[in-house]
Amino acid sequence: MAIRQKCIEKRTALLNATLHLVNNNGFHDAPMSKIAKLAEVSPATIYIYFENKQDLINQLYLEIKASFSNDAFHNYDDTNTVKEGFKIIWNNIAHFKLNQVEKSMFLTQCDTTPMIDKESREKGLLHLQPLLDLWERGQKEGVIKPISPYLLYAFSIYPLGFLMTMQQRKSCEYNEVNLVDAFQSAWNSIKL
Amino acid sequence: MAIRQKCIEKRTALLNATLHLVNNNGFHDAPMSKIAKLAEVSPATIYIYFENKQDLINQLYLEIKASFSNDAFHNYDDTNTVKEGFKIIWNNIAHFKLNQVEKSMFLTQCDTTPMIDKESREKGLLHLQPLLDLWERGQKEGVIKPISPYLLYAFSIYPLGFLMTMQQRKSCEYNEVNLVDAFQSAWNSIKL
Amino acid sequence: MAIRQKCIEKRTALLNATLHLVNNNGFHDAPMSKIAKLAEVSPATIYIYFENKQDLINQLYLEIKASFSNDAFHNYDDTNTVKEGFKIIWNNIAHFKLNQVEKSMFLTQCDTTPMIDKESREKGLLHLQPLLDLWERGQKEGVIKPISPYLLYAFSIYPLGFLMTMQQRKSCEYNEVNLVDAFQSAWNSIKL
Amino acid sequence: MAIRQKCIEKRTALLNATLHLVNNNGFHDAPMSKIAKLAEVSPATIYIYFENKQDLINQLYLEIKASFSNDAFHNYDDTNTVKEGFKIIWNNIAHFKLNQVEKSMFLTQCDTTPMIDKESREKGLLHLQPLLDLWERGQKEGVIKPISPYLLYAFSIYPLGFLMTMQQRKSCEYNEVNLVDAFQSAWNSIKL
DNA sequence: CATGAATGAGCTTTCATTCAT
DNA sequence: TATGAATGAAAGCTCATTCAT
Repeated sequence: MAIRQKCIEKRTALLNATLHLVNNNGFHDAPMSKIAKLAEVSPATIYIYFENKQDLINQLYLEIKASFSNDAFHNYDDTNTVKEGFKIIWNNIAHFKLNQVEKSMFLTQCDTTPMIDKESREKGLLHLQPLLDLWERGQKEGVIKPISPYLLYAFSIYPLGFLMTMQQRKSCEYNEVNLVDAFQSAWNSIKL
Repeated sequence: MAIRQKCIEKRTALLNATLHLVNNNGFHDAPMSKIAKLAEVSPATIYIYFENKQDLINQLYLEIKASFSNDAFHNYDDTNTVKEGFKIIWNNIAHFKLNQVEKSMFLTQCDTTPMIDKESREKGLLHLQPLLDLWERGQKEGVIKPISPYLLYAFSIYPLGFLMTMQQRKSCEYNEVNLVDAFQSAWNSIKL
Repeated sequence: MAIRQKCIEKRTALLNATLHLVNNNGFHDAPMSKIAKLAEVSPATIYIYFENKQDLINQLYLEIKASFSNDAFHNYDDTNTVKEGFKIIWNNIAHFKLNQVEKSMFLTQCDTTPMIDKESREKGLLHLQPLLDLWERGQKEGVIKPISPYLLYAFSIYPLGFLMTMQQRKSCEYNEVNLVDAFQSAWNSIKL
Repeated sequence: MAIRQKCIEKRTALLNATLHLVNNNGFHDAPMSKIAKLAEVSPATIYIYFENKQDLINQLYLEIKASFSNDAFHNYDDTNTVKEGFKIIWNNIAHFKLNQVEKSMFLTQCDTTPMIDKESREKGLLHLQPLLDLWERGQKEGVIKPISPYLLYAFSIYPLGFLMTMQQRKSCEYNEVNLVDAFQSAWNSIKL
């Protein structure tokens, strides 16, 4: 039991180390040796928990994606009105990006580089289903524009990634006040 | 002056090869040897035109950024109304992303990974000034929301990057019809 | 602690290989690949034992310098007369140069090229202290000329390097008989 | 005539550049490109004047060796007594090392590294013949010790190289006063 | 399970030399 | 003669991965 525990801790340390290095140095400067050093294990140990580097990255991606959707749909159920439901989800996502910067940065990087293989990316997509369902309901109710969910996502959710990046680069502060404005923009871009 | 001249075609071939490889394989799998092979020159030749790999990437970034802003402000001048002016710029950017997919993908990747050094990134930022000026005018005229230009950018321009990525992955078609819807969303998110 | 230990034999093999190659080909034609091959290890293995090529050369230099001074002051203590003490040291050095040709050649090369960085060279200098002390005593006793130790060294010790080089090039034989003559010359050049 | 002149100047510039770089960086860090740059010619031009790098080094060695012996036997003829003759030659050599530091350093480096090929080295040796003749006369006259000329050279001439090196490294000053002491040591080591 | 040592393949970059003018 | 461009080969070094314990 204590042993099992220890194992999980090492795996977690490795995932955290990878997250940190990929975020700060980029995927091209996050070698296994540095990951091992940061996680305080031997390079060989990595291969006990992960098949190879690609597998390590993939697993990290999926775990973070899961953590993301777990937060995104917190306190949400489909008994709310569409707008209320959207506001809950949107705020959850915004706070995820605000508070879990490292995870968010990693996801943003994953969304735009060929470092994640197709299979993992497709698994990752499934996590958003409840939001897609909400939008579909909204369209039936005549509250949400009758346009592709890709467009809805692009204009209401995707912008949060930009705000997080800017905040990270100290270009822009991204606080509760801004969030109210931001939500207005998001909602205006998708509401009928 | 009967000397074989450093020919610009080789430089261009190298930049194109780099663009292609970084887009398809990622920065971490675009070695100088492959770049040279694709450009049909010797690896050593790269170092006649570029100081090192980072310099090659930086120069590529700056050239593409310049090409982007050249397109973005085509046919634009500040005699239009704010909405008309914005529409021109927005459409220019949208078509750039539609027609110059490789360049767009590269820029998107650059915006979210630590591939580009800070200095080059800051040079790249200057290109958007006319759009910022337009927004400022719009705010004075009471046409544009009085919020940070980062928010305006995030909700009206940045989403185009997502649409381009999705199209690239064959997930979503992104044609003239969609563009009309997209512009509506963009404008709704920033107009007062 | 059931770990394959970094074995000192590999380090030694690498130092020996370097010594041999630098002596025979010069520093400029002793690439890491050849060193690795001669030591029968992979090129990458070198970097487990040494930080880089300069470090390898520096460490080799310091080890040989230590071995030199270990021999130089063998059987010597300061209870002898100055002349006897000098004779012991001189003979030790002469025999080191006679019997440890590879080490001697390397040191000679190091003394006249910018292969070794300043720091290591300064560390190397400390090894001669007992000889300098002996000369100082000799000067107080009126046995040794009251001139700079650099001059004393130049005329009594440094010539042995030339004899070793000549012998190495088969130009001159350098045997016990010659050594008696050589010592006479050395002593005559520094005695009062 | 003017053209011929220009040619010789370029050749000289190349030899000087090589001399300077080999002295300061060592043979291993004196690439053709740097030599060309320092001499203010194109790398390709080097190959008009020299067959290849080895030939460049060899020719430099032989020219410096010639310049050395030209100085060494200045004002010397065999009508002097042996001691007077030796003093003239010794002082000439000492002043060469004092005043022509770059040339001296280069020769010292050549004497101890395998950068000069055997053939050139043997050509270089011939230059000392008059000194060897003088010593032979001195031995017949019973003024010089009846020992190998290698020993005579090692103890009377070779030490000057050490003094030059030390002065170069700012460890020791090597002026006219020291030279008188030095000559005493040199003469004591070879006189009968 | 866990390790530090070890490695072949491959990286970025430099080199001596040749080419084309 | 003189050149800057061009290059294949090789340099020093790092990497993801495996070995031996």
